[in-house]
Amino acid sequence: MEYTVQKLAQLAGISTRTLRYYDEIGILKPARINSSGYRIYGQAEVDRLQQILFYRELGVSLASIKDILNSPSFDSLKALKEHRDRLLDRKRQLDLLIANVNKTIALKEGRITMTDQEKFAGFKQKLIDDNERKYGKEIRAKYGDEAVNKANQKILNLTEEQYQEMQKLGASVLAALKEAYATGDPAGELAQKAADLHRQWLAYTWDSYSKAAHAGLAQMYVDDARFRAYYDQVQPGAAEFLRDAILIYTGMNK
Amino acid sequence: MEYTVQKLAQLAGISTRTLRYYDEIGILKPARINSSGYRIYGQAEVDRLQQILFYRELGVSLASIKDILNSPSFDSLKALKEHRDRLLDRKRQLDLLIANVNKTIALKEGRITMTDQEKFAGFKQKLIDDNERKYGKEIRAKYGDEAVNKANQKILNLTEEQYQEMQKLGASVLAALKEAYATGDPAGELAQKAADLHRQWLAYTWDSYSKAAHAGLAQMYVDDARFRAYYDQVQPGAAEFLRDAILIYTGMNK
DNA sequence: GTTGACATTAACGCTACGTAAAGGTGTATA
DNA sequence: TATACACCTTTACGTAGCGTTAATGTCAAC
Repeated sequence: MEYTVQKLAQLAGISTRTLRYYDEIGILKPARINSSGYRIYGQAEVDRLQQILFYRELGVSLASIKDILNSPSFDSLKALKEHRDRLLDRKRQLDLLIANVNKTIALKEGRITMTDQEKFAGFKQKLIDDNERKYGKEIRAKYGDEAVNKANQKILNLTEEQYQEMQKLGASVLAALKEAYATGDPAGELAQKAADLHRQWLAYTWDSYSKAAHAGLAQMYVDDARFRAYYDQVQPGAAEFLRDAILIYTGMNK
Repeated sequence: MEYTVQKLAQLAGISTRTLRYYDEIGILKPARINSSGYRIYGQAEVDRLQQILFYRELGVSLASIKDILNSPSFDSLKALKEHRDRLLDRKRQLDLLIANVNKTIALKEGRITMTDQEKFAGFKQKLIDDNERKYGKEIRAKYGDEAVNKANQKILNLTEEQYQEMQKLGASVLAALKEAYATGDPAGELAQKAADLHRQWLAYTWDSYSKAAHAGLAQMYVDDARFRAYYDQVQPGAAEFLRDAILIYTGMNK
């Protein structure tokens, strides 16, 4: 049995464009080209197409399918397992996404019915969301999920007063850092005051304080561009200055 | 506080290219352009970018984000819910995919360890997989999941002999159809024999036979391009001929 | 000979940017 | 003041897997 593009396309339930594209990228070439330039496919091509579509349904890329089909020695089992891992990653991502969308919907629905009442809860949630969005991966990698979840929970438990104190303290850290930076001395009184304010600020989110963790965080402020940007808005180099001050403050500067 | 592209990009943890792209598609325009043509962003733009990135993390397309942010009257809640539905669809798809990949891996692993023993099981599985891939949606829509699962199970329960009989019978249907088609008479003896063979062939997968279901299947052979292609490989128009023969055979031709 | 259903190649379009290339701007330093 | 260097600009191609015209050729039937 021989097939033209359209016949084969109908048989397989795909478009003729797809067949031409598969020819173009060399994943499925017709058995022959007739005198008019038409593509003619035979049984072997039908079988190969079946296989292509089978892997395609599994979400394997055409490039990978080409590898799998072209070399019989190719370890298709390994390829499939790697593919499964990627799919599982995507599933985890997707589940997270859905959870977030649900959270957002719930939040919005709440906001709509009580738009004038408890906006504050939204602010705290937003703070957490923003943090997660910007720093989530690094922080969770560094401190583990449990610590981060605890910190987020701690924020949600803050009263409005406490929350505003925390915000003020955050601003104080920046102000103190600016003053201290002008002195140029991370061991000086002003810089040590900034480091102390920073420790106090941490208390709002950290479950327990340790000098090592404090110093580690300071180092991260320097290593990660986005953290650095936050403190460098004071002055370029301020993040590094703060780190030095905290290293001295915590006695970790050896 | 004012930001150039790079400053804002660092703050937000994105690339400068992304900011220029957002400017280009009009989703985030800078507050102003300075005398040198530099983009300058202000606080309002930072806030807007936060929102953009928030929705982006939820997997919302930039076009939709634009709609959401540009018109405050836009029903963002509804948009989010629709978005969630799409995500849930993707999740179902993905779960199916993963299940299939797992099945394939298990099958391949089985094949590898007993490559010379029970290849036959693989053939039956392949038959089912191919059917599912090609006709699954239509058949399940028409007959329901339960009937299809039962049919698949029935195939898996076939002995090798039975399976080969079924294959032979399938070929007989095609051969009989070809002969009958030449007569041009769907009520003729040959055509009725083809219809009868077709009924016998169905017995291998159908749990119970009914004339109405048989006739309905025949109609689907005509209505769906891919089914039609299967029988039209005998002769163009063969699917329609078979349908007519079956309608007469089942007495549903009123 | 004309219609209509097929076939062909070439080319742009879609998403959300990454990645040069070619050139202007701003500032610190030799 | 010349230069180095980090920053900025626009333009434009590349990505995956096709969908979608557009312009044109082929084949069978009426």
